[in-house]
Amino acid sequence: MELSKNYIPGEVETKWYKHWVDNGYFHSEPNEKKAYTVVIPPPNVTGVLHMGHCLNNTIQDILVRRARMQGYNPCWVPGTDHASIATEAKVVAMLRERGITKSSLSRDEFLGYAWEWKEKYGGIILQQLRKMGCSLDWERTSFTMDPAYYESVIKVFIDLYNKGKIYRGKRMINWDVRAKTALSDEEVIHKEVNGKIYHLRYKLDVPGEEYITIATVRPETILGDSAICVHPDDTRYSHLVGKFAFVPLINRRIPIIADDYVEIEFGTGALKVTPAHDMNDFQLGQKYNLEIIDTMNDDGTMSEAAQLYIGQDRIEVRKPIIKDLEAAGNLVKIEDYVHQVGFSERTDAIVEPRLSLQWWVDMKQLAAPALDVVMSDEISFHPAKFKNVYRHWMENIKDWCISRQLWWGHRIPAWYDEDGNVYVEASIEKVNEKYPETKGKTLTQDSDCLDTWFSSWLWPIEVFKGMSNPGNAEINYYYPTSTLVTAPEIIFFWVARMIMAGEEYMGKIPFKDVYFTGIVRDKQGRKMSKSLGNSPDLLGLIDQYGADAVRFGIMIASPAGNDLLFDDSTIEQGKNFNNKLWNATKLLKMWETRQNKEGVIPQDAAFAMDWFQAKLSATQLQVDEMLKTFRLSEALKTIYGLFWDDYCSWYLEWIKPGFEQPIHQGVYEKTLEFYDALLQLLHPFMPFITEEIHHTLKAQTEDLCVKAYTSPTHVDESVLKAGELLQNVISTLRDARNKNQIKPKDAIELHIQTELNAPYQIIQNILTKQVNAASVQYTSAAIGSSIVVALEKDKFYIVADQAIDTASLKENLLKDLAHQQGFLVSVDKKLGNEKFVQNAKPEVLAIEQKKKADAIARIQTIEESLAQL
RNA sequence: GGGAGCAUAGCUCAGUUGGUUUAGAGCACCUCGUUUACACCGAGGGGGUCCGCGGUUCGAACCCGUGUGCUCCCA
Repeated sequence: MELSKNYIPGEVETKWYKHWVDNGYFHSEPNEKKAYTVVIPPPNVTGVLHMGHCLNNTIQDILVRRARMQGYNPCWVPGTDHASIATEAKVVAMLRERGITKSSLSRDEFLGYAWEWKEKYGGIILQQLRKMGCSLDWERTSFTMDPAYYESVIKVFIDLYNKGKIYRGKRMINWDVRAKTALSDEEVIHKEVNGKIYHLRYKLDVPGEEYITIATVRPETILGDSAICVHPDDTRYSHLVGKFAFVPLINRRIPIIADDYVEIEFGTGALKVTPAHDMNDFQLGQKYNLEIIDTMNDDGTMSEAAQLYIGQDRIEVRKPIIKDLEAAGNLVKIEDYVHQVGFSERTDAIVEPRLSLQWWVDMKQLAAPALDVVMSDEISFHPAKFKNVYRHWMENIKDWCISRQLWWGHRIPAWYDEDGNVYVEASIEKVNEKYPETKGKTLTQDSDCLDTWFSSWLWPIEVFKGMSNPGNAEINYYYPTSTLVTAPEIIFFWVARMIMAGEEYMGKIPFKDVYFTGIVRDKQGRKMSKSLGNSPDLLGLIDQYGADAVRFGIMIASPAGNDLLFDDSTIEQGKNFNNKLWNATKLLKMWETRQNKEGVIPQDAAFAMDWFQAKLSATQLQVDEMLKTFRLSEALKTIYGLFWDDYCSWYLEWIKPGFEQPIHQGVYEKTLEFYDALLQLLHPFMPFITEEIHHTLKAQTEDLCVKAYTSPTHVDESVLKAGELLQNVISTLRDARNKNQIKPKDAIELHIQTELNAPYQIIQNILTKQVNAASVQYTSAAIGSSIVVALEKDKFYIVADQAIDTASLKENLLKDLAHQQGFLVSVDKKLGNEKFVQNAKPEVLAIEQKKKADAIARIQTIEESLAQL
């Protein structure tokens, strides 16, 4: 069979993915083997694959595929998250396009549309993961609103409520005016914004005094002011404390109070207090029993209570109110001011602090055990620096607002009677059963849904039905899971809470290792985002370069724990690597029909084989160590180098038969074996091409995907050393050939002057071939009219037809000499230092002495060579 | 404002308890080369005040202090 000139990934990838799935390689059932469990961070059901997913899932696939080849029973569970806000927003947008408003629909009608949308468009991302080669167990695909999952979430709510860990309370919350729902603190993104600070003067109700001036960035909130606050030590204002001022435009009389919360230096030192619209002002309001005047509707427009601008958006009111304040003589000045503003993670609306009755989880009790397991390394974070971040958050944890004013999600199982009493149970029947006094009363269910993360925190448990069917065979076998791979952005949203749920409901950690990926950025270091339009089209890249090349590109650029600056060029490199692999395959296929079964393996080939075996084994051990410590990028680089440099550039050239010459069968077979071992190492990173080549090299009984790793043999250090010497001599001589412009085709005569011939004799045949020597001889004296180069203590004389460029030879030797002399000086300085000789460890001293001796010998060699010129 | 982290070649990064030949890799760059696996290639090469300053030490890219610049998290 003729192999194509270059590797073409498209069909190959489709073919093998289907083959793997058809053979059930990705499906797991509990068995006698050790489990290796990974649960996917469930992407939003609305999601489409982006670079972050690509990185994240490639890493998971590498770990899972490796575990499979190591003989574990790996189980990688796919699924999606219902993503309440994001999905509800999409459904609302879809309805709007059809001319339907959400408010015109009943809850059930709306949910009907939402489910319809989910079935039709949801989970595209799972199809896209197949294109990437992810070895997910598709039979286990889960969704956070599957019936059993839904019940489990409700069960957990009721349980925590009964334990007193969930309560209902009126507090300041973050309000998303676009989605019209509460948000948790974690869902608010703080961004720096260029704004203005307005100095406004309030008329005083004090004889003889005219005004007090305050500074604010939010002039539209003055309509809700209920006090002015100054610092008790601020002498500018101390005489005003206890007096009153009038809110501009509406002339409400408000008290002037003193509290050390106010910073004297900031602004004018006088602060307007608006308890309904600022977290800190709310605290002050509580402390001094101030009136709470909510001047905003749930959609962010001004309410009746504001008296003015009713129905207009609070941000848009800023312009007219400043105009009116100016006209009324209250505006003193406007300055530029940079400050932090909170935005909704989901809708990007400016978040408003708002007093509201919501459901909360008491986090203090849940946090304690979850902090311990991370600090004690029962759960290991990679990189470990995230332990600090985690601890800081857990030690300063606040209660979790879990109610959302949405319909898409798990509906809060709380029922209210006409008197406002609350009953928490799964259904109206259960309420009646448990609280007989409610029979016959009208009960209304809470209309709110739970925060999405209130279901995601059960993910590692409920994908194995550990909540809905506790103690079943699967949860016992697969839980705790092995490694969680996720973005550091959701360490609090998700990772911390899964640990809490694991401790609370399983009494066990949910996973042993957490690998935090970097954030994917563009070439300029900017985060990938829709608005910047800097996210590459992933599926387009896969079509263009193949999934293997994309996986290679993203992994090679992705050091553990660091952000990844994405650039097409690494994918290009991945494509080139594919071709290199492919061309090596073509070379071996050419040899297949030229095997010689007679005689013994030639000595030089035997050396090359021993050398590569040692190199391979050493690298296998290295890669193993790297993967154990999650240094995936380094492991890939190591494998890349082993294949490209050691196998292709050195080994294959060393065993390559001469023009139209046969290759010994033993050498050929060993060479295939080596290649297959390389493919195994590479398979977790680049699954498709490795499987394809595995089958192209020869007829196989087993697929690479499920083939057990070959173990490394004993590493023969002396063979490695001999190989290194060979490489150094070849490079040195090639360099000399290059610099003296000896054409590759022109053969040279090589004379070696060395104390010990033996090491050269082992490698002589290969050396002859690699530097195109007509002959290799050993000499104890200088060879006249030759090019001389030095390597360590040995000298090499090259006799060629070429005229010798003495000047450049001399220049090179002098350069080398200067370097060696400089080196000798530094070593001498050390050895001449009495304190060094006294304090240094004996082995360090010995090394320095050897360095010195070697340097002297090298200098002598170079000087002799110079003298001979 | 509080906390965490980073700064090594043009770029992206290694550099393990301070001593392993006066710092390594990949990519990019330069020179040479189309010899039947591969120009998506081969051979070779150049390139660094290890952010600045101070300290500890016989010895510092590595430890300590300090300054500068950048990133992230929290308020």
